[in-house]
Amino acid sequence: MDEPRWLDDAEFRAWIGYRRMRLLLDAQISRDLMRESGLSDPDYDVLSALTSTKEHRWRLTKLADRMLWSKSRLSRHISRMEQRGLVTREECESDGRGAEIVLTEGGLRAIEAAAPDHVESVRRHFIDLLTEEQIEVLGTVAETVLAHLPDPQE
Amino acid sequence: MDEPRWLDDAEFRAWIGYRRMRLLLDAQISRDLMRESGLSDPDYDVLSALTSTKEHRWRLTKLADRMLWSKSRLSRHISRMEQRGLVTREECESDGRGAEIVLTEGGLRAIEAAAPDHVESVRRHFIDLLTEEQIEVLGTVAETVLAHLPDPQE
DNA sequence: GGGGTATTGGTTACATGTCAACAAGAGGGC
DNA sequence: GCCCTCTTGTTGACATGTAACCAATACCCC
Repeated sequence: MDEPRWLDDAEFRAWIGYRRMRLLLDAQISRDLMRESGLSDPDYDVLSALTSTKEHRWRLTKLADRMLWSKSRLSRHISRMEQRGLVTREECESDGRGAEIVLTEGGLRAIEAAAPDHVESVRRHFIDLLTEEQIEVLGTVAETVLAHLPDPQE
Repeated sequence: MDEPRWLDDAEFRAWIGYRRMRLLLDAQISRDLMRESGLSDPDYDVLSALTSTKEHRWRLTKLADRMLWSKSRLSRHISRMEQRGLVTREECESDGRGAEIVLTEGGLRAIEAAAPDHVESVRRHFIDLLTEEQIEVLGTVAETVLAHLPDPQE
């Protein structure tokens, strides 16, 4: 059996740094979002995806695919958000089985109120700390890594 | 109220790329680890932390602090790993309340068997896709971001 | 030593995710 | 139209995380 190719110092620093950043940065930004807007990270993601269509509505499965969530996860989360008045379910005209998830007035107000603070939080803890060049490299790194992974849509 | 400073294209690309990479890369590496070694990501982290001491043992609270886990999370996870023979609890000599988490023979064998495949997986999906310069930048970015966040140990 | 306080590990109630099974409906071949 | 199969969304059983609380014990000041 070949000796494993262990990580060298620079590689280890990048990998462990990424893991720790992932843990702490996301926790911080989630905390900010919850404190300032009363929305969880998943709440924000759902609202954000819904506002990205003109109709502010989306079939459950399509939305789950786009968000890379399981259908059951989304279904359960939508139920919770429905109780809080952020979204509603409507019967789908063209498919009797289907539900369409629709953004409510309250949901729209919620994300419009949350967005500025959220961007500010992302800037404060992440973007504004980096140089243009670092941001450029980061974007490229993410694209490279994602291009290499199997496409989860398929 | 000031207009929020929305993200420009490069910034948006970096932020969304990071978020999506976080989602997919970690899922892929976790899947590899589980398939090849039967260990979950948290399992590996716990075993990894335990092997990093000469005695292969650690007080529960110290370990939780180091891993940035809550005590209850670690306590519950240790219980599950104990049932599988990977670790044991021993009474602490110097503190009657305390439990020490100790790596077992089986736990040591498990992580020694898992490590080579895990490194290979990290290389395949991440490190080996990047240039030396990108790895350098990534390490620096992580350090910068982490240095700016409040230290969770305190 | 004795008593108040802080620390420690664990437990209970609850939130939220997964997986598997399911009912209802869509859709194709005949 | 009728069967067979696939898709869609929901749900129950379960896994695993968090938060609040508790009992036991260590620690400190006197």
